[in-house]
Amino acid sequence: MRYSHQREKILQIVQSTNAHPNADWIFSHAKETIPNISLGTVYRNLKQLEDDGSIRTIYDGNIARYDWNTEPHDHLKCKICGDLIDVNLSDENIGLNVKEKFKFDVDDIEMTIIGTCQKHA
Amino acid sequence: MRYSHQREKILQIVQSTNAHPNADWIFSHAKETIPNISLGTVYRNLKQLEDDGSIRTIYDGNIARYDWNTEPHDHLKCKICGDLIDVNLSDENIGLNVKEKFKFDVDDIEMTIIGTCQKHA
DNA sequence: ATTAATAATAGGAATTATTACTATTTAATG
DNA sequence: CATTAAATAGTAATAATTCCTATTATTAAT
Repeated sequence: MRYSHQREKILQIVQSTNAHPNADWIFSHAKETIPNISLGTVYRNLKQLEDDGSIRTIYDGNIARYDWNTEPHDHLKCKICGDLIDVNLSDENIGLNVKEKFKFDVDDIEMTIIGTCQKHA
Repeated sequence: MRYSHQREKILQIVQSTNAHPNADWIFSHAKETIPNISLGTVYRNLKQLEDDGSIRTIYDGNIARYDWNTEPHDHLKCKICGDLIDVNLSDENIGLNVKEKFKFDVDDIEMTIIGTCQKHA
């Protein structure tokens, strides 16, 4: 993969926040320093960055959001404010159990807990 | 909610399969008995059926799929064939843990295990 | 440094999934 | 039956994402 100014900026933007931004948010932030960057470039690079393991995609309902944290982890999703909070809950044995019980080879576990965060208590 | 021929058919279709169909699949099956049903009617009724608790929506990547099984359960998603298999894995204590550790009120736990199913062994 | 090869880009068109709009139809109720 | 409002078909609109193409920029070899 050849270097590009745009891709570097996009990666920096994803890495700059815990807010799990979507493509549009990344696009508008990228425009601040690269005014004529195009949305297609943002999508293309997000895909490349995911393919080479630099970032991860999270599907929130039916929109994609991006996460710089490539370590296995889970999310708390607040149904009121939409915030996505990183947590570590998943039990290591799930993969082994699933392999044994269902002959299913596990690559990844995606767990999202939906509810109400402390801001709305 | 007033009775409708179309809604009843849509519910029957969702209940007829374990394949977690999407709106388009449901639409084309509904057309077999109601030839001039419209896609908007399918979407509107799927939403109503979800709202009244008759079915559930699962977001698979960025498309919605529908599940007649309204009991809490998890899914194995095969990255090769796209099949979604119902399983029960989630541990009851997760909700309590999350409440205690993060002051987050849990409504629902969505867990999807991504990997390769036994068909491709 | 210059050039050649080709990956990446901008800008816009196209696609896909879903929702909104509206005139007409239909189920429920008195 | 007649009335009322919810539901429908058909179509237009929207949102997120992908595709297309002429141009630009990075890299490797001269």
